Amino acid sequence: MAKQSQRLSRDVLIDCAMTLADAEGLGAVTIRRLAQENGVTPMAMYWHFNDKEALLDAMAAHLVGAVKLPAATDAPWDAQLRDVLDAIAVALRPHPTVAGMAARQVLIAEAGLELTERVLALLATAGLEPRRAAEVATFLFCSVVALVAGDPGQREVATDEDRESRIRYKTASLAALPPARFPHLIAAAPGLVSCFGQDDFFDLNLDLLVQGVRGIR
Amino acid sequence: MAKQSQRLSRDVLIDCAMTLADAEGLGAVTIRRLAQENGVTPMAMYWHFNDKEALLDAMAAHLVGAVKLPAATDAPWDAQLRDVLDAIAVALRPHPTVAGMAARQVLIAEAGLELTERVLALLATAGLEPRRAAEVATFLFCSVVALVAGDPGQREVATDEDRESRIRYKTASLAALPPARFPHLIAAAPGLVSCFGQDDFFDLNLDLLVQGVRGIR
DNA sequence: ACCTGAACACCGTTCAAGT
DNA sequence: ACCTGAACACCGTTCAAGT
Repeated sequence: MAKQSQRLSRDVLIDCAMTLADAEGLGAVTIRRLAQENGVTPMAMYWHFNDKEALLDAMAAHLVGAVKLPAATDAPWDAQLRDVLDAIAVALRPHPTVAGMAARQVLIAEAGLELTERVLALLATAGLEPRRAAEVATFLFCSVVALVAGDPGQREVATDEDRESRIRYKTASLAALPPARFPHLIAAAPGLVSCFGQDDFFDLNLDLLVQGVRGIR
Repeated sequence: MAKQSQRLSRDVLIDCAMTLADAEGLGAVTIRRLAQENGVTPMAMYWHFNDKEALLDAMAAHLVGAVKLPAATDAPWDAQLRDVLDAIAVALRPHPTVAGMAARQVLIAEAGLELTERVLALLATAGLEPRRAAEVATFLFCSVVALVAGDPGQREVATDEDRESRIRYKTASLAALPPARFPHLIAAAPGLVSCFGQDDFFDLNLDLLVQGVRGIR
């Protein structure tokens, strides 16, 4: 009775594409590869998506939809804003290679609209007028995306050993810089090279963003 | 006498690639297209760049090198940090489609190392220990990049008329949302849709970042 | 040192056609 | 409604070769 007959569906394909992106990077997400992964002709994809851009948009919308917006409370605006930003980061972090495309769906996907409305409401409570709230809300979302997707070493997915050896190499080459010219850089080298993906990196910088909003009121 | 004989050089090619990216987007930057633009065979590019990744890295490094780091003064750390962030934004803004790749060269290009050293020194003055300074410096750079490159509508380069009509369309579709559910979003619609590229958008959010650093000390 | 020519394995996409 | 087959214009890249 159920329409189980069709072997493919948009959702299955999006899931498959996400898995592909997580495992081999966004470059592996290809019309032809996605078709092959599902035992079907490349042209079959064009029934489910208008073109490749539509596929990528669907992936981004899926990610925006994964944000579990916390219920509104009577806590102070800054605590609530912090929780919302955290919820965004939590949703994006499992798919860092896809996260970079999330911004283009935040004003399109239903979940993105709700999220934006919520942030704007909190910013209004904080005392920002609509125009400034709009600019700040836009930037906050882009910043959280940058926090998750910004890892330059994340663009090529690699094994843990590969990543560790690259981190060691990069730390060493920074440590080898002339100490007279780059004292702070040398002292900070481990943090600069390995901060991405760490919990405290997210915590610290999400705090920074919320404190920043406090500061510009 | 001078080695003017060679028709091509790395720098000429990088400049050409930047122009191409500005005019037609990063998707137009292609080994084959770049060769054609210079009246030469695609394979000639492989003399000047190991592969396409090396070309893109060179473009990113060029952008990082374009940052005019302001001279250190005895002004308070937050004023100086603000000036440094501003200098980064000023350098990146003319090439928004390329800006997204800048982060991967900031710890590699010479100019990026100087820039990072400077920011770390200011953060140390602000009272952050090296580890936290490293995490904040990394995030600050990624955030400024996001501020410049984050425009979702910038990915396809278009004429001004195209951009304006798309902004009108997007504003209208946001304004048509149910007012009961999205009151703040509707009030903020113009700002949400058209804030990218505006001077006050940069000013406000660079302030936010500096204030954020103040807040987490 | 700097560039070419031919070839290969990949892309996205269109169009007509099948069931 | 959902998928196939053949074809087209594009990619990045290698390898041997030219000057």
